[in-house]
Amino acid sequence: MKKENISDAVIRRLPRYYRQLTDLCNRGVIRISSHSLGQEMNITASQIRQDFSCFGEFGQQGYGYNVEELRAEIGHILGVDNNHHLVMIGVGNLGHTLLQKFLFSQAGFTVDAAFDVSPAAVGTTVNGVPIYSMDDLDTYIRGHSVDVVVLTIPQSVAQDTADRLINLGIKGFWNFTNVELSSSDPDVKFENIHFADSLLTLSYRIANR
Amino acid sequence: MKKENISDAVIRRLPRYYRQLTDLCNRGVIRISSHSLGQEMNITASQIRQDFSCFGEFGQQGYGYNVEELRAEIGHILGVDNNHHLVMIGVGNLGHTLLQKFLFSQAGFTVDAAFDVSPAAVGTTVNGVPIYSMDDLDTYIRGHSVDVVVLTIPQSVAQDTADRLINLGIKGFWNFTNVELSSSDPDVKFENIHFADSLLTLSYRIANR
DNA sequence: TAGATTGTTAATCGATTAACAATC
DNA sequence: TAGATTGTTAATCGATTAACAATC
Repeated sequence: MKKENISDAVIRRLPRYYRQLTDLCNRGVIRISSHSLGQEMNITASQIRQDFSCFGEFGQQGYGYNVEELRAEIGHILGVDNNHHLVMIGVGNLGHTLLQKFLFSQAGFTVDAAFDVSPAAVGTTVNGVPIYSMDDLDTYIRGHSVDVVVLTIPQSVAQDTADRLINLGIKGFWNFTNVELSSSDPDVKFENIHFADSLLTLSYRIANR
Repeated sequence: MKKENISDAVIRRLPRYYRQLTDLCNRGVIRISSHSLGQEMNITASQIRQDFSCFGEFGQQGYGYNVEELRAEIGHILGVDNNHHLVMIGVGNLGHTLLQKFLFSQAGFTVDAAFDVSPAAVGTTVNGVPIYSMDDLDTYIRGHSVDVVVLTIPQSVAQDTADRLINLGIKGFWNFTNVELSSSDPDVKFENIHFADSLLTLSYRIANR
């Protein structure tokens, strides 16, 4: 696996491949060529072969790709079989919804704990996940292996909370606040869900059709 | 405003500019150069000037940009002053959370109605938004001007519901289902929030540090 | 075998960055 | 005026697409 110089564009296509291949699996498709996969996904066959070739040789000349095998390979590349551990900070409306509905396990994540400032929430569990006080955050992080922290907290405390967690050694943030977080350590990764940015993009597109 | 050939990359930076400029406004900053704006946002000054020049000449040599003015211009380009009308389909956990917490008005959107299949939900209101039966959807859409539909429904009914709405003339979709929606009409725009794709991207990044 | 399709190299296209004359 | 900074053109860089030999 020659994983140097993988561009952001390629990485962002991987989950889409994974999704499409899962779908093909469910539909009972055994093999697929880059050409037909491209047709289904609106991507050129060239790009698909180029993308996959960053990570290895998964196909066979004259045959194409075995769907189940390719799906497993891409899942492996994405790390779905790494059993990453995750903790949620902020169990308001959005955090609650994610705990209840989002299938973390399908992405290979286990949610071990959640933290909130509200005394009413602390001590309860949501969908089996215990909610602790923010006062216990540092102790918890020091005592457990946490790969990713979900930030579902108010904007106003976003960067401060992130800094606190970075100091505790956290390297992965799934950020739902509409704030651009940053760290001087390039090993710290931020993945943002910016609802407002997304809606504004749509606003632009419908306004400039 | 010479708005031909605006690339996707540029469009996706506009909300970030808008966010940053709003922040600068709130901090009382009056003027800013492309150079200092770039430093704050981790973007080159060249790119900033190039981006803005797609839409007009908003700066002044030797001075830079007036923050409030530039913010207004970009807001205008994004369509925040268009008062777009929006309807939500599916008021489950996530839909409910968005109605309660998301500031649609800040992006220039008014939420006029929501629709759900649950008899328990129909007839109630959430944060002032009335919830109607899915049976009344067609009649409603025909009788009102709706610019964007938010899809917060189960995956299984996503494409069918989208098709139904496209037939009714809807051109803008804010899609929260983890499904790639499509239409033969290029004027129909889809903006996706793919939670799972986002988390998988992060998974890749922390696994390949 | 003949046809299909890969992985990879080369060509093209587009986006980012650098440079600079214009000018506030 | 002199210094700063724009808008724009040219240069560079990177990503996508096309082509094709290798081979199943």
